[in-house]
Amino acid sequence: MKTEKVDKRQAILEAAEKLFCETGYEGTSTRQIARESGANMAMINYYFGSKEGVFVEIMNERIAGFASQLKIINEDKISALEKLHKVIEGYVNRIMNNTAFHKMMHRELSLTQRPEMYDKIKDAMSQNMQLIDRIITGGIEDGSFNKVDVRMVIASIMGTITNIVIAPHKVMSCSNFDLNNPKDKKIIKERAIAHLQDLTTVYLTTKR
Amino acid sequence: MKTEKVDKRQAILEAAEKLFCETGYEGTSTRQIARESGANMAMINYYFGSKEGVFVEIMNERIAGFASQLKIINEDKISALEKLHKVIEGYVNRIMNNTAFHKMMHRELSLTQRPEMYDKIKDAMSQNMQLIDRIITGGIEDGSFNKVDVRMVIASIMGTITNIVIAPHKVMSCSNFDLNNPKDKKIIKERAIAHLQDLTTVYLTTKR
DNA sequence: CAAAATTAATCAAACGATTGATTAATTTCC
DNA sequence: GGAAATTAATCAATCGTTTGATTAATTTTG
Repeated sequence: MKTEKVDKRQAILEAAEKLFCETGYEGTSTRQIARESGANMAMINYYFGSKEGVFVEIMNERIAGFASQLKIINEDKISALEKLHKVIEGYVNRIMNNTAFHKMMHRELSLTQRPEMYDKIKDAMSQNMQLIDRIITGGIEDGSFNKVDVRMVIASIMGTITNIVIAPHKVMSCSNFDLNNPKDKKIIKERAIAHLQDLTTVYLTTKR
Repeated sequence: MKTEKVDKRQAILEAAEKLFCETGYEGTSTRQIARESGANMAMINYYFGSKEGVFVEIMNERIAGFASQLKIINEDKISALEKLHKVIEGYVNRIMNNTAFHKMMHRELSLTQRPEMYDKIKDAMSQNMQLIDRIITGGIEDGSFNKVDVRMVIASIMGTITNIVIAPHKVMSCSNFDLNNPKDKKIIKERAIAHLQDLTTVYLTTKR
């Protein structure tokens, strides 16, 4: 009895994240969230004040554990290329281990509602961008990288990952891959990391 | 009064596309569409049967003029690299001249509602992917391209463009760029084309 | 310790507002 | 005059939220 302690609050958050990801914020009703989580409808407002309160809670929670992780990498006494490869590996892993949130995040970025949430996501993303920017710019300054359009290279790195997560999986391969299948996800992750590391190595360090 | 002949049907389509882009399909009400287009609410159902009918009409209309354009390129008697560069130029131009639709399209791809629309978009996209796939594979087979992960290269090309369109513009540059400003859009377009052509050239043709 | 008081968690039911859709009447146009 | 276009009014359904009541757990008190 004491072991079977179900945290309704957490259940609501988990159900809501799943539903928001699948059918969008406006496309998800509070009744769906209640049904899916096994909680009463009133509990949503009891714990989070409103439907939007649930959404904000989810996003803040996720964003919090977003920018923190990669910071240390830039401190290491390793080459710019090795730093970049580490960042790519970390970035691919984190995003592909949280595909649902990442979809929500990008959908929110393409809307003009909830500007405060838009700004919050933008700020979180720009932290990651600045980290990559500093690494590449550093590499250019110490002569180990070619002179390139840094912001466009960043767009390629981030865009590649997002494309893999969002674009139709079936198109990704000849047969039917599925990002929800752990085995398939592992394969895609490794391919993505290998590709991006190879691409950046060739593009940034080839003498020409 | 009589000279002011406004096509209500077209007005509804245009207002709906703008609103769907800004606030999403579920986030847009038929009353908003009616108000914005200057038409009576009943006209939406009169012309399109339903709210979803408007959405389907918009998407079909746009998708129709999507895959048709690039086909001819592959026929040209030019090198694989030149073909690829032409495709990149055409692709960047078409997407960045229709950013609103492109946002809608990608948002729809990240949802699980309306599977028939999902499939339609997926099919349209996969046509473009197959075109690029054939060009790159052809280049590998005739020895002018390195052996690479073709699908990942395609993800990088398409992902880069999408990232530029959707990700926060302000982050794209030091100062405040705006894709709705024609002058800024032209600059970004040229930078994107130059970057992608340079990136693919180096990555695909550098001997190593 | 045990009775009383307080708090937190949960529920079914209902709220007013808004949704997409439809009706029936009217206007416009050829 | 009649078909097409347009309107205001209305529909049932669903939306997010609130309510008042109930249960279970905790704290206070004598």
